[in-house]
Amino acid sequence: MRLPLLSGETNLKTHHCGALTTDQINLKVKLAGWVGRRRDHGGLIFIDLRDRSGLIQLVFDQRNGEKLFALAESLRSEYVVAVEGDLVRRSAENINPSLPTGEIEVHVTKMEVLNRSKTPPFYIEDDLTVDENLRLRYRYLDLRRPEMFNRLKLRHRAVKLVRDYLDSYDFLEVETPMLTRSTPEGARDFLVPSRVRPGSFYALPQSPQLFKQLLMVGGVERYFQIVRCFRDEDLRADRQPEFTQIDIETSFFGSENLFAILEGLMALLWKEILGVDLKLPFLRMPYREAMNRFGSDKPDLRFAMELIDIERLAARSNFKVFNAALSDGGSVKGLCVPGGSSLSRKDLDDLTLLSRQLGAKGLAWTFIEDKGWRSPIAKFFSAEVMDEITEAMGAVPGDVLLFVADRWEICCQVLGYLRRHLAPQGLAKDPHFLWIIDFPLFHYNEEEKRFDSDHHPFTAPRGEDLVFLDSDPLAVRAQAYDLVLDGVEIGGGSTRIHDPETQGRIFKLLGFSEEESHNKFGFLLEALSFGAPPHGGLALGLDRIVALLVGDDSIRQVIPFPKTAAAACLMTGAPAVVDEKQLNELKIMLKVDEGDEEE
RNA sequence: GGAGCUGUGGUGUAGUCGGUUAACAUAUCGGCCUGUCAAGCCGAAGACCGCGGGUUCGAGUCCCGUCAGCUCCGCCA
Repeated sequence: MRLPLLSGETNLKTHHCGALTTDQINLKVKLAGWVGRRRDHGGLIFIDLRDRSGLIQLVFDQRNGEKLFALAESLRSEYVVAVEGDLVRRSAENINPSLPTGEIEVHVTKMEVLNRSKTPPFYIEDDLTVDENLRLRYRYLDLRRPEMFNRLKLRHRAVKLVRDYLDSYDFLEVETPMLTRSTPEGARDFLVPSRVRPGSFYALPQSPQLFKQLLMVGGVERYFQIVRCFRDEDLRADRQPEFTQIDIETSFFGSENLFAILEGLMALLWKEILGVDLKLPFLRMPYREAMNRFGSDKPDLRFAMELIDIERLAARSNFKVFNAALSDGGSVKGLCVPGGSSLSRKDLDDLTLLSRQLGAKGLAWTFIEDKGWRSPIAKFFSAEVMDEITEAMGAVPGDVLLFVADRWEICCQVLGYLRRHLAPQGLAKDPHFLWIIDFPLFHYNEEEKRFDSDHHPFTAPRGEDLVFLDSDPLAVRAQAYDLVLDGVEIGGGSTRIHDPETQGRIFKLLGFSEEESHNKFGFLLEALSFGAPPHGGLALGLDRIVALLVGDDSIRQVIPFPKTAAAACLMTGAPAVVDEKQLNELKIMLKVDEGDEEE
C-alpha cells in the first residue's frame, strides 16, 4: 500500500511495514515505526520494525558500513526509528512462512532514531497474560499491541457501517447536549456544577432520550447519533460509567419498520465484519414467555435447559415448601441439569446458598438414578408423582433436578440464574438474536412503595391495555422491546407517548405531583402539546456489540481508555482532588474531613 | 453496600506441614557470535513476598485489618 500523502521527500514513510508485499521488491522504501524484537548476531542484526499495519524485518550488515551498524546496535525495544532501504526478496531458505511479510525484508541504508524508549513494563505482543492493572496504567503501550489496534479498527469499521447504513435510509445524525438537566428516576446522574449559577448543577446525559423526542417534535423524522452516555452506577464487565449508544428515533415509522431496519443493520454488521449470514427476521418472544421458559428477560438461546412449571404435580406432594408456595399464589418451577450427577453434595449446598442470596427460601434437588429419585425430599412424593415430574422435565438417569418454590418472579429469577451458572461450557459463537416484546409498563418498587417505569416514563402503553391503567397498572403492557443476543441485552426501545394527556397520567401514576411534573418535564409536556408526531426508537449498546463481534467478555477490551471496577482511570488518576480555587469559584464546600483528603 | 478470587525481582509463575540461602522462565545490562525470526551461548545485576498489625523461638506461608485489580449480587428508568 502506497501512501500518496506521505510520498514526498520530506516525509518519513512511503509505505506501511505490514502492507509491503513482493510487489514492491527492488523499490527504495522509507519506513518508520517502533523497534520490536531484535536479533543481534554480532556482525548482522535483524530488527522487527512495527507500525500499525504489522511488521517487517530490517537487516543491518556490518560490512555495509560501521556507522550505521553501530547505530543499529544501540537500538532497544520500542525505540522509534525512521529508515530508508531496499526492499528485497529473501532467499528461499530464509523465508518465514508464519509472517505475512516473511518473503521480504528491508536492507537498510539510512536510519534516524526519532526517539528512545525506556524498557516497557510488559511485552508489546499479542496473547499476553499481564495484570490488567499494568495494561490500564500504560494503556498507550497496550494499544500498540496488534490485537488492541485491531479492536480499534473493528470498532471504527462498525461505526462507519452504522453511519452509512442509516444515512442510506435518510437518517440524520444530530448532536444533543452533554450538559443537560438532571431528571428523576433512572440511574444516578453525574453532576457538573454551574459556576455562573452557584448551587445549580448540570447533569451529563444518561441517554439523549428527551432530546431525541424533541427532535421528532422538531420535524427531524429520522434521527440517529453515535453518542456517549453517562450513568453513575456500579460497574460490571459489560458496564462502564461512560459508554456509547447508537441512538435512533423515528416519526411516522411504526415499530415493524424499526425492527426491520435494526435487523438489517445487525445483518450488515455480522456479514461485513464476521462474514456471517444472519437469519431474518429475528425471533420475537414475549417477556412473560422468556421469564417462564428461561428465567431471564435476556435469554441465551444457545442451549436448552428450559425451566419447567410443575405446579400441578407439586400440588400432589406432601412437601410443605411446595404446598405453602402454591397456597400463597406462588409457583413451583424446576430446572433439569443434564449430567448433573457429577455435582457433589457440596456443589448442591453452594447452589442452595446462591439461591438464598438471590432471594429464594431454598433450593430442592434430586438426583435421577436408574431406580428413581435420590433426594432428601423424595419421602414427600409418591413414586407416581416422582416419575411424572421426571418425565415432565425430560430427565434421564445421570441428571439432577433443581426446584424453587416461591413467588413467580423469584422462581424465574433464581432458576434463570442457575441456568446461566450451570450452562454448558464452551458454547460456540452462534448468534441467536431475538426481540423480547410485551414488557410490563411498570414494576412495583418495594423500597419506595410505588410503581416505577419498567423501561422509562415516556414509553407508550399498549392501546388495548389502557383500560387497566388505573385499576391494575401492573397488568398494562408497554410498547417496549429489547434486542438480545446470546444472553446479552444489546439494545432496547419503545414507541413513545406523544400526547400530553397520556403522558400526564403516567407521571401521576409514577407518583409525580402536578408541580413536579410541570417543574421537571414541563418542556416535554408543552412540546407534546404542539403537534408531536407519533414516534419511537431505540438505543443499541455499541460497546457491547463491538465486544460481541470481537469475542470479548468485557467491554473494557473495546474501549481505548476504560475505567476500573472502582470507576477510576489508572492512567490519568481520575477522579482526583481539585484545587481549593476551583471549588471556591463554584462556591462548593466539601463535607469531607480534612484527614480524608489526599494532598 | 455485600460476597468471592487474585496480589512473590521489570514481567509471567513456583514456593509442600510455618523452618534458616525465596526458585524458574523471560526481560534488563555486559561479553561472544553473519541468516535469525520467541535467535543461540557465557556471565552479571535485580525481591525486604501489596500495605499495616497480630500469633510464634521463627511468617511469603497462619489470623485480623486495609488497599488495589477482577467477577458476581444489590444498583443500572
